[in-house]
Amino acid sequence: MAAMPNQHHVTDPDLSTVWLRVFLEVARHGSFTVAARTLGWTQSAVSRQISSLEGALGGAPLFDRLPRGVRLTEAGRILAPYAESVTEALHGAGRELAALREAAGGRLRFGAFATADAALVPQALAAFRARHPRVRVSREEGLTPVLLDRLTAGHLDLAVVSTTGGAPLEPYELHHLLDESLYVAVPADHPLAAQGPVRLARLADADWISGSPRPEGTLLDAALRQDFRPRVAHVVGEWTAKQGYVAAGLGVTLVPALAAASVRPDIALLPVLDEGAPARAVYAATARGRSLTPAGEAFLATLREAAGQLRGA
Amino acid sequence: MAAMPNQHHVTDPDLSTVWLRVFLEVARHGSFTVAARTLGWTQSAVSRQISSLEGALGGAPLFDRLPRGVRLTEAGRILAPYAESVTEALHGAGRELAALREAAGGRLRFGAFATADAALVPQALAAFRARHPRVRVSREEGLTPVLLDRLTAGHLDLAVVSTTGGAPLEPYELHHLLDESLYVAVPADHPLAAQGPVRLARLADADWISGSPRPEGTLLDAALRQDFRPRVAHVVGEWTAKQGYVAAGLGVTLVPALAAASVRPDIALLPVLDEGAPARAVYAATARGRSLTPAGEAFLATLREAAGQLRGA
DNA sequence: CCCATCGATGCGACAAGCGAATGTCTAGCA
DNA sequence: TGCTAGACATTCGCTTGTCGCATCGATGGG
Repeated sequence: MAAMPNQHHVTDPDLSTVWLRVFLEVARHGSFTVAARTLGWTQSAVSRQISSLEGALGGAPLFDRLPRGVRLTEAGRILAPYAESVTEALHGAGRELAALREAAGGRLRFGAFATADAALVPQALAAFRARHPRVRVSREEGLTPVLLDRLTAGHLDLAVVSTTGGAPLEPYELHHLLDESLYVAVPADHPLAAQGPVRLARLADADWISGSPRPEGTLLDAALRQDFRPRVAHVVGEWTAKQGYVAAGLGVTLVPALAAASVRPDIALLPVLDEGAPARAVYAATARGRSLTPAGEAFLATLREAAGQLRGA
Repeated sequence: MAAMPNQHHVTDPDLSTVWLRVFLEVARHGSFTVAARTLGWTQSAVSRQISSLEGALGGAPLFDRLPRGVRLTEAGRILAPYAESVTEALHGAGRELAALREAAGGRLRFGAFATADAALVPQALAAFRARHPRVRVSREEGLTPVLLDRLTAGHLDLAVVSTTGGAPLEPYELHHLLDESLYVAVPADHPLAAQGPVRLARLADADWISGSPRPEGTLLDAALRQDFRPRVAHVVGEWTAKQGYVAAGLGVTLVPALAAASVRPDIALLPVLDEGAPARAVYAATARGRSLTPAGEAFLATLREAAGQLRGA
């Protein structure tokens, strides 16, 4: 096989530092010529490489040139273990970076708002862990603005957020996951329970149960678009408690589609007919300008899949 | 001061691997521009250096480019500790090599024949340890041919040997230390004791005490050159025992100058008048072709000094 | 005593990588 | 809203490090 000329412009596949490889190869074989063959170089290149290394080290020879090959000097014997440990570290770095690249390592820190944790996130997370078991995942729960702050601060790689009102597009990259329709939760024996889909306006006079006394920025925001201001009869934050209030006939409440599956049987869910924009959109947000880890990319893809399945259902 | 153009041909003073320094400097300052200033480069060089490093690492960005500087990505955060440990190892190697170069470290393995240990070697060794306290010294005692074998095998860096007959010049480098004159040891009450220097021929009929039954290759070799074959009456190897035999009047023996100082008072030493070549020469031998460590060089110099002092005395 | 082997070196060529200048993008400000 | 400053990216020309090839000198073995 003819020697391939001038292939030294090929970038090192890993981090290797040329003289390290050369030095260790020569030390291993005790011969410039053999080392050159191993490296796919000529003997002269190895000779000069070692020579310049010795020069850079203050002129101390690393090898004794014997008539049959070479032999480590004391200086070379000192350098050798360091060279070994350096190559070991470099290979370690290479391995770890490769693992990161294939999302087979590293970490993923994400956050999600509460109702996303009802179905979307667990589903995506299960699939993700199955596919990338070696990624260390940490999860936070929080409200959209809190999560976005955490994202900006660099404490999160990705956040599953919802637009409740104006979308804060500014320093974030929003990846649309799904548009969420709303349900009205009423007691099973409520007059509307059997009627199917309803317009929100039909409930303008109902007692509402909400997480906040003011409808702005909550799901009830949708009511404002229907030109009525809902009367909040009870302020109840916790979802399970809310259901209790509804079941007891104390009022009605809005339920996002993501939480629809986890509703107790004595409550009826009526789809909301809303000719305007859908109640809210769910996005995966990432910090603009900050590169997403491969694990993050993979999780984002998994979120999209999960969202697609939920949309289909 | 005008920037000095194109000084990148200056060989690295230490082992640094360019991209390592650049990467760490950028990581430390969070800015290509500042890192460039620190390195004495231009910003473009840093940019390209990082870029090609990222390319070599599989295309994963190491930094996020923000409008105000840069920031480590996850990949960069993985690489950083490895880079630190690599530079640490390289600096460690540099330090240790520097120590070796200044004979402030490393090891020195030497051997010497027995009588050299009477004065020459201890004197040199004391001075050497005072000057180079951090060199680990190991010492062997043995006969010249044994020491030379150990030298060839690479178990010794240096051997203090004497020429008893033909000098085996072949694979050794011999550094002449001193020429040793001989003394005849006789009982203090011996007829010759008061006469001062004697010719060896005067003792042709004496009873000799020697370490070997045959004079060849021992100090008695000198007698052969005086054309008489000494009668070996007693074979005694140990030096103290030999003195006992002489003091008891059982015979006479030859004493090398190096051992002259450690003779018991009831024995008289008579300088040997020898018109031929001196009885034997003492050399420091090193393996030819094998480079001597700085510690070895220093010890060799110290041996020369000690030899000079002994010659003067 | 000649020859095989191994490292060192001169030569020509190629590209890696520098500096300098310029382009592009963003943030802050009036 | 347009302007300016700061920061990284890119292009161009040129120096220089380093390769392969060919050859030399030294050293042992047959």
